[in-house]
Amino acid sequence: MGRAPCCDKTKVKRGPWSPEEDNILKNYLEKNGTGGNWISLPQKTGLRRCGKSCRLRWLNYLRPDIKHGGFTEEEDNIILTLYRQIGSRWSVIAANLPRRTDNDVKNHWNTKLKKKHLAAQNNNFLDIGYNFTNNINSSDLNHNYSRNYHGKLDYSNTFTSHMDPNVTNYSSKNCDQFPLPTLMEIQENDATIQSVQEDSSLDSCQILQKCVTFEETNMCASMFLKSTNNIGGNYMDLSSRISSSSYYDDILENGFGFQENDIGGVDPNSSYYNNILEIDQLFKEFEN
DNA sequence: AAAATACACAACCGCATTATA
DNA sequence: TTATAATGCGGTTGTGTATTT
Repeated sequence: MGRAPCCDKTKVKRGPWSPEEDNILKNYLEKNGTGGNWISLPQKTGLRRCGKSCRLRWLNYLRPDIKHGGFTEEEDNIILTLYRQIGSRWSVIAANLPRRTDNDVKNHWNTKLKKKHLAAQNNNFLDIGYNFTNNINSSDLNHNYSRNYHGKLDYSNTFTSHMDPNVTNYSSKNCDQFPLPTLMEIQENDATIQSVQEDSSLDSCQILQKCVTFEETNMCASMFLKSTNNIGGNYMDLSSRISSSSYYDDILENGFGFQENDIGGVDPNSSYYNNILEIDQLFKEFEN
């Protein structure tokens, strides 16, 4: 049993707002206010939109005096500082930045600041060529693996902690800097990951202990390959998306899923190429 | 020059909290 | 007091634009 929807999705327009819609909403709200009720607003204005969508559009975009983009260094510092203190409470953080919306602050974090933050926090990981040993304490570990709210292992921080903040383009050009795991390592890792995932009694530190036999680097390389080749999206974007349910499940269900002559832009002359084909073949056999 | 990839940000979803009857 | 609806919020996803191949 799902939750009752707030409006009839079939009768409501979705996606980007047109300038006409913006005008209608803006004119109405400037004259009349919300009347204390967003849900009934679409009828009053004639907009074929969900009330929640109207609210969001107004609050994040149409409302006067809001500032978009161009975050200053001072603003960045405030965000970074507050994030370290209180975490992802975007509305609280945005309240400390005049004219900024929580959505904008969140987006800015996800696209720019997160990388900076993790790089600073995991500075000792950055030259990981990548040995995952010795001088890492449990809080580092805890931070690098966690469960997302779907209960899946969340790799996103692991990913970004390996990224050089000065490298903005992670593509096939520089993928060779990521060590490639052997087939056996991938299989072992995947099997272990799966068994750990199924054990919901573990907290993230325990998960790490269980994972200690892994080569941290192999896992990263493995996920890197999977993600770049399955989805063809961008690395930064995927680092957050990999932990979300639909992409993650797709990867688990479909494996690498390479198509012939299409392995996500990987250079056929690179050391990756043959390995990838081999891995792909393995998955095909496994599926049959 | 076209296609693929990377990036940025707008918008949506559903749970949590708050307000209302 | 409590059931229900509205709103707030943060995680996530969709989509347009810029850059690279």
